[in-house]
Amino acid sequence: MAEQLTGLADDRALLGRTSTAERVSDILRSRIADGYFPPGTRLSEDSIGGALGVSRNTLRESFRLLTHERLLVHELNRGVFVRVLTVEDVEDIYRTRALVECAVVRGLGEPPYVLDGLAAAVEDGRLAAREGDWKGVATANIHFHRELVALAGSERTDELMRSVFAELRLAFHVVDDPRRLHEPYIARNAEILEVLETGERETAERLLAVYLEDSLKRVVEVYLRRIGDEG
Amino acid sequence: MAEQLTGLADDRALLGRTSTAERVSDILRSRIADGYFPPGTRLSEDSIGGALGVSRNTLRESFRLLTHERLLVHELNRGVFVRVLTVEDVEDIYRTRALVECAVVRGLGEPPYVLDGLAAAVEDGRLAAREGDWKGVATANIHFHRELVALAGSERTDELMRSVFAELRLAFHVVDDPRRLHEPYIARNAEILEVLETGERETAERLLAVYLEDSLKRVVEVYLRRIGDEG
DNA sequence: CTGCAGAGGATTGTTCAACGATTCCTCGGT
DNA sequence: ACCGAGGAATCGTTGAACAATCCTCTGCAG
Repeated sequence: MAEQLTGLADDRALLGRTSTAERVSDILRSRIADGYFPPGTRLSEDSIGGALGVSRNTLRESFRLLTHERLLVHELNRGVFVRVLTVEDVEDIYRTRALVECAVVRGLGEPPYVLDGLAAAVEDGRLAAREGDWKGVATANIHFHRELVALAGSERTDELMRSVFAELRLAFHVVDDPRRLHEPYIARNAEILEVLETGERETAERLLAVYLEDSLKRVVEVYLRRIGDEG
Repeated sequence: MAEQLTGLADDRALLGRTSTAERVSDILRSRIADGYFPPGTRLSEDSIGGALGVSRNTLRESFRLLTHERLLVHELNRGVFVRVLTVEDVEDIYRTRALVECAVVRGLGEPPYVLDGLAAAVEDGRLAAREGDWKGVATANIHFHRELVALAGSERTDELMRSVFAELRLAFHVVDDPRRLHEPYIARNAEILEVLETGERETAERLLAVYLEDSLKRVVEVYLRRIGDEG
């Protein structure tokens, strides 16, 4: 925990504008997304508040924000911890993804569609893969699916799914072979993009559904193995 | 012993609810739902905290909760206000509803389905209508659609939609003829229930889509007229 | 050596008071 | 009627205090 705190102190410079609690949330959120605070880590009010130079009240407000986002869990009188997803959580995340993402594709109007965001995400994934940056590939994959949801043009749906994807990241952090988990989907994302460019919604929806089933299966498999190791 | 423990574990959710902030949230939420605090009302930390006898910190936590539910909006250094929905908000709510609710119906497995919750909601609506309790009818209608979403069996989807339905209630508060707005849908809910009982998913999905279109049209119409009156 | 009870320290839960910062509102001047 | 200055009101943040709870370590008995 010691080197994590010294690292955190570097972020102190970022505390400049807007609400302090929100800025602290932003910092912690990205630290969690990066895996800097792995799932299960306990976030002590004292040490983090000290490292960031904010009061306990402000820090607790940040914790509440992130707890609402499901990134932290709060245990009474024990503090907050980076969420550890259960297999059931992962399954529910994919259930929600399948429901919403497939519905988005299904609900697309007549082609052509504005697919720039999707194309950019695919390209990002390829670049990251070329450099062996598997965490970057994971980010690009998530980006792809966020862009996909964005095609629905619904602010609320976007936000709903944003938090679901943030949760999904938590699951990715417990795997030790990110390449095997993320690489295969670069090509499948590209395939979905191609099909959408031709305007074949139904094919895209079917591809997406199978994609999500496969991905869930893979993640759960790795997840169970990983949990088994620790037990 | 094992089943006793799992039974106990279910009650843990209730134990965590003893927080003062949550109770305050419950009070404020129902006040807002009742229209006691109409949209646009500013909730002062001082006066509400004083009236309820809780500290500012606790109250701010409650505000945070309700802000996350989109019932309140927070403006830096200005305080929190009961949300005022724009027509765009209403349209986006219905867009999300159509996306998710239709996807839920579409994604149902093979019949028969467990439709007790839906049937109860329909019955509640009829009872309320018989007594001329149009606010009760609105509540029953919302209840019907929450039960519909629950058929997907996804905790996350349920929660996502719960906040969308809470927002929808805000829209209902600006209308002055609740009967005209809510009564027609009792029969249509019953119709959807009937079709689901026969297992015809596709018919139900189509009915639901048209239902939502009609409902949106009606709400927007009333909404625009209402806003026009005030301008 | 193991198991258990209890003391003590550490951490969180909650409230309060204070001060700076920002916004709102009023008042006076042009 | 317009506009800026300044005071009032409110929010944002901090620090402190005290209670409640949890964790750890010690000492004792078996």
